Amino acid sequence: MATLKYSRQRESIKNYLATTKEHPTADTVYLQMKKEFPNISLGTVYRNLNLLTEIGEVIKIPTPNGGDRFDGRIEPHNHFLCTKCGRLLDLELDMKNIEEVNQMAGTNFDGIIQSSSILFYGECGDCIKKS
Amino acid sequence: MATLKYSRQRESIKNYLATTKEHPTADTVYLQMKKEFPNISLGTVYRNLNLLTEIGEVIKIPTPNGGDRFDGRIEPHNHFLCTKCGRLLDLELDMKNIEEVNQMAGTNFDGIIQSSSILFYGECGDCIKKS
DNA sequence: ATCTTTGCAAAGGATTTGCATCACG
DNA sequence: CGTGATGCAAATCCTTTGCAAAGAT
Repeated sequence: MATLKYSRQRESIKNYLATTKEHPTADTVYLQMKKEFPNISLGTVYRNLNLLTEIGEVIKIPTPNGGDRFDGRIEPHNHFLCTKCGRLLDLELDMKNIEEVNQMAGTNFDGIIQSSSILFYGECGDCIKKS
Repeated sequence: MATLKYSRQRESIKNYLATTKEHPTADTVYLQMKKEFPNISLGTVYRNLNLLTEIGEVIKIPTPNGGDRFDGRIEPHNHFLCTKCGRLLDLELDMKNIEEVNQMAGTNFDGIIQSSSILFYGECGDCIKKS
């Protein structure tokens, strides 16, 4: 693997993802970065998101529709996708519970489970109020 | 919602997904269908996969890389993605456990959780043997 | 006869890649 | 300097869509 070299763009992307509570798509990250680096290109954003994902500083969350979301919170946690408004929210589960789930799953399985990500579906609080 | 009309193509797609143990991408389904309907088009496959997903006869599984996978097993169950070889496998969890997880998640959450899908990551049995 | 589904092809969106240049070490 | 990262644009992959013809009820 090639040696990683510092780049202001990557640093800024990483920092943005670590501080935002949203779960931006690559495009949202791009738009955000443009404020600081007006000439930044989408390609750079994608390259860095993938890089950060590979080295584990960022999580990529696949969703059934639209593009993947990115998340700078790397502690194990899970997500909720509102089937009405499409918002992706954090959903807390105790570490203990997460590990328990991983363990349960591992009992009848001949591979090694390193991690898991749960995507919950349903209707979020806001949408319920509106209906 | 418009009335559903019978189509041999849709029937065949549904049947294929119900019997295969793989978790094919749309393209794999297309290639498979071509054996029976040499003129079938990718558009038809996508339209039917989405339709079947909407009416709940098929499940769409988003993965972090490559296209979505489809699964004709509609009983709640979960999946394991091997980070080495990329295979997507079924992973059994008791219904009881799944519901327990959903319930745990719902306790500190103001929305309604209807379902969940867990994607486990790790190294599958085959890859472990090879290394 | 009416309304749905199909095949085809073109369009669309998301992501990746080649290349010359720029920046870090 | 040497190598990695960037910006730009073109390319690629995956999925959706418009339309006229064919199929289902």
